[in-house]
Amino acid sequence: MPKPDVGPTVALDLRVDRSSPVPLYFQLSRQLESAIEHGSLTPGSLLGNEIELAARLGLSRPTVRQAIQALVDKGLLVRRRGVGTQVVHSQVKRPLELSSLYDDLEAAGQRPATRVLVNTVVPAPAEVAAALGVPEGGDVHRVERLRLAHGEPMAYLINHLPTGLLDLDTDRLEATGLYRLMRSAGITLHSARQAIGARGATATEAERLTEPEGAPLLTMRRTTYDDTGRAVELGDHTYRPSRYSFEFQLLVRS
Amino acid sequence: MPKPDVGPTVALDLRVDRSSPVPLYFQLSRQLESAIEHGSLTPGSLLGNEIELAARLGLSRPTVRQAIQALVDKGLLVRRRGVGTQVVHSQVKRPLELSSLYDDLEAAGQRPATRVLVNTVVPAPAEVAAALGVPEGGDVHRVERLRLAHGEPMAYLINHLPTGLLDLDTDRLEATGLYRLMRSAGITLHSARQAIGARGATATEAERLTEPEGAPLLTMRRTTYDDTGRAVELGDHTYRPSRYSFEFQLLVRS
DNA sequence: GCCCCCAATATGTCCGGACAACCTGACTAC
DNA sequence: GTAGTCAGGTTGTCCGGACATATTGGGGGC
Repeated sequence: MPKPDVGPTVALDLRVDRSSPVPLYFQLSRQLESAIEHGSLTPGSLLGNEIELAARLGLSRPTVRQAIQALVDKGLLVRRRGVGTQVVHSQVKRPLELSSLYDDLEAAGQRPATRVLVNTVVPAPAEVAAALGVPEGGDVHRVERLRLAHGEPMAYLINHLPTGLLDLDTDRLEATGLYRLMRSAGITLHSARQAIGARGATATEAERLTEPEGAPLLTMRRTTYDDTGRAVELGDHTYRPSRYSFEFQLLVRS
Repeated sequence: MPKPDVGPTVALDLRVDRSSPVPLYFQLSRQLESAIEHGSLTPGSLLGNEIELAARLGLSRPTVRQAIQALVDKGLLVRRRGVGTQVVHSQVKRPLELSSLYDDLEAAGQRPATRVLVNTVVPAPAEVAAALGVPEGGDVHRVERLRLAHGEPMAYLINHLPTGLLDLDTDRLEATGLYRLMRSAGITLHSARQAIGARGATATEAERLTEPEGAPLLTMRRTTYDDTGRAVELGDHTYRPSRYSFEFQLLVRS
């Protein structure tokens, strides 16, 4: 059994602003996180005990613990009773978020473009009705979009949404992502259930994505819920696997 | 803006055992979770205010809050300041875990079988060395397995592991999953970075999975780290998309 | 020299209280 | 009738303290 390597204890320049409306634990948490990100806190180094840290900052121990716990939940820190709190070695990227393809691309500096192919209201097919919790045959929005990066088709996106939640303006759909539209309409996204698979391209998909028919495609079906538990969106997306893959970080919940 | 529908406040039969070594907040958390799962706490219903709940159970408010917070983090509950805590409507399945295919299949009652095709030590190729953090050309385990369900090939699994962590017995590899072996060897899995994509089957993959060459396959590459940050495993897996897809739940982190 | 026990140290759990911020609904003033 | 105000209720934040428990390393007994 290899002995756990314990790095040095690091002294940091931490400060909190009591006049700020930002919660103290959050201020501390953000400072620690950026210290880790910028390398001031190197992997393996000990954070120093909570009691002393609290005294140094003029905070109570529960407040310091709350700040540290937030980072433990993010997977940046590991606590060991009797040892201390240390920075994990592996570089942790963001865990999988409920993010839109549009935001992902923009964050990667790819200047995404959207072409809206269909934007209409249709009677809900059985599968869509079941996922959205609306009556079969009732009205639902249907949106088909093509997402491009650098002028190349990247994904073909079909979405169904309940009517009355949102007005789906084609111009605005081309200017930004669907999730951003929903958020700005006051919808608080809460959770999503998704399935990722693969299959050969149908004739329609092949044409839209400029791939040969039967070419391997990456598929995702996602149902998104807001914080009241309503289904607010059903997405059926196909991606060109040469252009896109799903990457994310998983944490073990202890 | 639709008014948030607030269900009835529910009275529950909750108890804590102070003589138990199980933390009180955890006892309460588990009881609430099972009440939600069993339907005693219906979606939308209010949990009752924390102060009174604490008084009723003879606990302090921080302890009750800790129990509730755990369920909020799991996405089962939603708190609203000035309103109360209520059960979310959508049925939340488990969020994506760091689980092995073996466990997934077993949980689904599929009686998985494993055929070990290769179990040897090889010099680490550059890509493997970089992912595992070992010298290029140094010794690493290489394991190739075929995972079957109901006698049908389901996935072709290639794994590389650092030497010295684990003794990889072929018989035990066929009897259980790799993650279970690692856990029983005292390795605490902490996080993993994975990428999911798709591509056409190579000749070797096609033969192993009894698919035609070029058939669409679902691919996953995963690097797993233990709680000290060491990379403990690199997996390159290919799945038959007709037999397997990745399904999981995402939560928005607020 | 080896092993066991124990003290020091760190986090884990729990308490009781206080005040702030926010939401809702009812009341009041116009 | 409408809009603004206020009060009550709930969660959010923070404090200071207490004891429990796991880990580690050193000292004492053998």
